Amino acid sequence: MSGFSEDMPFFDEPNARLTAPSGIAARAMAARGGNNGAPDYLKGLNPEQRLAVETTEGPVLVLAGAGTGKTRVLTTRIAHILATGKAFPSQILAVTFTNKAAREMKQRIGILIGEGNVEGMPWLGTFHSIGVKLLRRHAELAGLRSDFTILDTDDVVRLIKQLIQAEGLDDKRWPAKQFAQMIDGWKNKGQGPADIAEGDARSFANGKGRELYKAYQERLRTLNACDFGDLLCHPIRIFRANPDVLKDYHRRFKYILVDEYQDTNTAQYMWLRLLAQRPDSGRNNSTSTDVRTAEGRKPDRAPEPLRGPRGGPAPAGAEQPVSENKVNICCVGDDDQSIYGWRGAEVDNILRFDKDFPGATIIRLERNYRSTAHILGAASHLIAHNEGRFGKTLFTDRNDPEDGKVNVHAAWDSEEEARAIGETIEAYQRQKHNLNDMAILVRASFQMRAFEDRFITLGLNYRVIGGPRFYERLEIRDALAFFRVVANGTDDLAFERIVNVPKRGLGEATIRQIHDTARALRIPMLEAAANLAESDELKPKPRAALREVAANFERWQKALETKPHTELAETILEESGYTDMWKNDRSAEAPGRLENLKELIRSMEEYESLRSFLEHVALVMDAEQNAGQDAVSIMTLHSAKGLEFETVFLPGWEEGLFPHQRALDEGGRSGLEEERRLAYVGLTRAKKNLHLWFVSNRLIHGLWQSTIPSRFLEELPESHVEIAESGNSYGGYGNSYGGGSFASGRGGRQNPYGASRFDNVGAESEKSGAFSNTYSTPGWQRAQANRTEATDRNWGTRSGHQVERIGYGETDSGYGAGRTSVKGRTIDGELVAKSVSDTPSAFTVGDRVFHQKFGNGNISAIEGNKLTIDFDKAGQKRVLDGFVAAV
DNA sequence: ATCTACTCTATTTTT
DNA sequence: TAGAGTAGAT
Repeated sequence: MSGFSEDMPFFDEPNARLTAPSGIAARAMAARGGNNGAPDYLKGLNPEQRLAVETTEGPVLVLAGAGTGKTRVLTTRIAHILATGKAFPSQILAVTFTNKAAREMKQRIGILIGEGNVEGMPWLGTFHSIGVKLLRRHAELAGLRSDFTILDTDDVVRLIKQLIQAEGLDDKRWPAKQFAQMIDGWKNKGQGPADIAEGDARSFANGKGRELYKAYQERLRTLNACDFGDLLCHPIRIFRANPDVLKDYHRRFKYILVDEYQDTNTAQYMWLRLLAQRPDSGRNNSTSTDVRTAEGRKPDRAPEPLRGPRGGPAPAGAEQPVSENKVNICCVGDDDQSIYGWRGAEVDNILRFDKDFPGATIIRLERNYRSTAHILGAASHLIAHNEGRFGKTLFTDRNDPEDGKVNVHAAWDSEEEARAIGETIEAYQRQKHNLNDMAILVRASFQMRAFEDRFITLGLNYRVIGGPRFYERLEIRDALAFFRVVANGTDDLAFERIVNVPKRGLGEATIRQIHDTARALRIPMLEAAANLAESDELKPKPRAALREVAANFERWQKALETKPHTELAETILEESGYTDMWKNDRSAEAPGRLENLKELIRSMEEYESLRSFLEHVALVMDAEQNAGQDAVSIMTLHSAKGLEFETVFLPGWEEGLFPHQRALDEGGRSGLEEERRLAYVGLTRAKKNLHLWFVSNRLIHGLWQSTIPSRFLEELPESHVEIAESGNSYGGYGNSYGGGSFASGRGGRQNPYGASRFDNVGAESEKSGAFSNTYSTPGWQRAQANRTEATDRNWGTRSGHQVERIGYGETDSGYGAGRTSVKGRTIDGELVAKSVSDTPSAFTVGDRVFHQKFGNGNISAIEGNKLTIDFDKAGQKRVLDGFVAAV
């Protein structure tokens, strides 16, 4: 958590610190066991890990599969570099993506080399925190002062909104949020206003995209502020424009380490390339070595490291391979776990590594210490369906006949899914498993709700990980805005946020006036407000209010030097009336907000001053809650990356949800591959028990949709998977609707169309053979029997499978199928289907209909293809007409 | 300034 | 369906 001390002189070392490394070296010497001189910290590493640790010179790519000891390698490598005296702590640049990862790394290095020495590693941190550090040192080269403020997404959107309005554009038609995302995208690619593609520039605000971007950057400069993207982009620009500055860093950083390299975006890549470059001379051999120790070699793997369509050209600005004799850069990552393409991560960066860094050593870590052979077998088989990857196959020595296979379960709907998982969890609990060792990993956060509802009724402890962050909450952001203005009177955005909080009768007009005055006189808004309060340009009411605001801030700013910062913070919230505002608020969330404010003050205690607190808040946005109790974790697959659990539940493996329809529509084949990697991440989180679920009916956007099992289920190898006999093991499978006919019918009858197989499901099956795998157990067939037609255009239709499913649906005792007229066509191998919604419903109000989930009912209203039906047993529901049949 | 009624939209999320 | 966000009335 503790960040970098800004006050440390820049080029203090190495001379000033001669004692430090020798101290570590001495420690290392002492730590050397008698065992052929290998130091203790190397013991217990497997041959591949050890190779990754000891290959300190030259470019190294460590392909670290899930659960293969990646962090251990990274931290031991640093310890090794230090212990052998190859570099001072301050000469190692080690970057991670998240604060959590950085913290963990610091901690683990601390254990290896002794706490005190980690403090000497000022360049271990996230891309962004290191970016801040660089930028504070060279702010003037980017047209900023070194006390610039870092804006978060919220500030950015407000600022952009102002700019859009200032341009005289309609801010409804051109949403600020959208433009903020575009800017973020550009900055992820390291593009300034001049660099963006013409098409991109034109696509926003009638072709004003580029000007707006430019205006935004200028506004940031006048505000002495930057956004998250700038923390990377400014240093890149500084390095490019000032070779002497870059050279200093070249001299400084003897070793560069990068964690999660598969997640780097283009800007991060450029940043690394600049730092890794050595001005120097000759190229050496450009053949990369793909190193495998004898033990680590899997006989059946293809020899060439790269296959498939990837490994394309490097992005502009980094075309040349690094020509250099000694780039000691070590990137650690796993191409199979790249799941952030949608926010700019480039898997290609890792796939291209050996081209970027000729002579690179590629080391694979494939020995898995986490999961059972069944889990690994399932995961490996699944991920093998991807093409753009280095080949890697996880293996384990573990061979416990007690280990169960991966379980696949079917449920009727999401409610039943939640109920059954809840019961399974309770069953595990009875067998003395801790709730802390269990997790439910979902594709999309709306899935969480069913589990929360269920667990609340069960009284089962759970914790939701992710979701809105502490520092993003309204009251926290308000409070921080007060603090920001006190700490830095020039922070206009913060000032604007809270001038009228709590309500002081300062409306739009007054604020505009402050704004204009500030602009005209080129002074901060706070100062402008103080001036206006003393002038007679305002009506008495706002004038008095402004005077009070100005006086408050003046007083608080004075107190900044004298009062302890936590006390001052409390004073500010009291005197501003902010806490009172919430105390008087009768809404349900008000008490929680007050609690959060207290928590905020409490968390400030860890920092030395208000300023240092604010510095950290901008970048360190996490707060662990509920960590102490025994509770099941519920989170998205994305936030589960890097974690592991004894028992993992993966609900919602249905086409359209997982893989997500939108990933398919927008990402095509690479979108599908990213979804598959996400599935792989999910599977590999489990140590021992793994339960996959799919349902036949899911409530999406308030409408019931029939769903079909995910194609990923079929990509699992039969030998490692068991189709669970739904209902038998946990009981309680009763369906609350529709009488017993469905629940018991489904559980008991034989599949009426025994020949039905997944082969028939997908249009792509014939082409790709991806669906050649069939299951024949009764349970699986029963699951099949639950499938029906999906007709909503928002759900499944566009995948193209629709085309085939119509035919399938007809066999399916008639409901839903055949009525829809979906036209499918193929573009570049992707099937696209036309929407069905414009076809008016074939039903009329009053019709008696039958629905698979709810049974019989009468239509009470019709809107397009959406029907409102009063069901005899289930009450009133809205469903798509495709799901009901006339009776 | 604040409340209400309507429209729109609906993965994944860090810094 | 539900939640957010906005326009418009009071």
